[in-house]
Amino acid sequence: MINTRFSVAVHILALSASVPREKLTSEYIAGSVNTNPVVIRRIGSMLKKAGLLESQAGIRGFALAAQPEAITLLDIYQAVQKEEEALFGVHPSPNPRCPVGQNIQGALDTAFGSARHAMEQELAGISLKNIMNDLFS
Amino acid sequence: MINTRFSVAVHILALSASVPREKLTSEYIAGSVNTNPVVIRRIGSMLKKAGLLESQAGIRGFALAAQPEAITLLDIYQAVQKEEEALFGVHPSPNPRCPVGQNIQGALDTAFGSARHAMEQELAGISLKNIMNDLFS
DNA sequence: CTATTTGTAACTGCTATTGTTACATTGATG
DNA sequence: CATCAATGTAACAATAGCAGTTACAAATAG
Repeated sequence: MINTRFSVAVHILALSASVPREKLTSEYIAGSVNTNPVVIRRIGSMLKKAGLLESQAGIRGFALAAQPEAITLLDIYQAVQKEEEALFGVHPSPNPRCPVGQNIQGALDTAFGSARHAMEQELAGISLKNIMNDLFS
Repeated sequence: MINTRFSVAVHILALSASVPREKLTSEYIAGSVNTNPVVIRRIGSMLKKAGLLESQAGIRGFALAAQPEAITLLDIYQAVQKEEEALFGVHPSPNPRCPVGQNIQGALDTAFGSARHAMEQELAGISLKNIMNDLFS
């Protein structure tokens, strides 16, 4: 299956935007997402590194680190994608002695890059606030 | 790793657009992609079902089933993606007794759907001919 | 000091993908 | 017709990534 970190990350932040910090333990969030609290802390840690979420060892609860209007789905997406995770994989080491094999990776990088860019621009146009409105309408 | 079928599929079609059918055996293509001939036949089979490639048991070689101008990256992408393969996974069975958990899947489906749509439109704007031009320039 | 919670490492089970072997089927060729 | 060379596909192994879990160190409130 495809990884669901992005989905869980949005869920965590949506909860953080609508539940007071004192209630927002990893266990509480896990109850809403329906997973294990460690999964929440793991993804919460990525969101924290990206500056989207606040939390501290020993202190109960998580809290948003920015206004919902200022957090885009692109921010969240980039926070939970590992460094070099491309949208599409490119097959490694094609034959350099074939004209196609020699140049295909560059051509694919260009094309796939523009596709990813289009997707990311769309994500950049949707804020956490938009998601909240969608949730409570 | 992420699946590289899309990448291999474009490679197969680019070769088919530039090499005469008699030379285009699965073994030859595999030599350019640098993989096993069965991998080529497997992906070739998907392209054939999508009406992009021609081949026949017993007859040597593969050939394009349409003009390079008429084949888009979206056509190729859809040919090698399995039915329900989403761009982003959505975590299953959130808690229906939580307002966020109850509605998050719908909100994510909407947002993720528009992101996928933007990406697909970009792919639809790139033809195999464009790729060929990029390869031989 | 104790209880609670976060942060993180380590391990398991599961699933998807790629590469591989094997073989039936098809069709061209002598 | 017999042979040979391909394609088409099933089946299996190795690998990798992800989700879930256990365990425990570190931090903080009370």
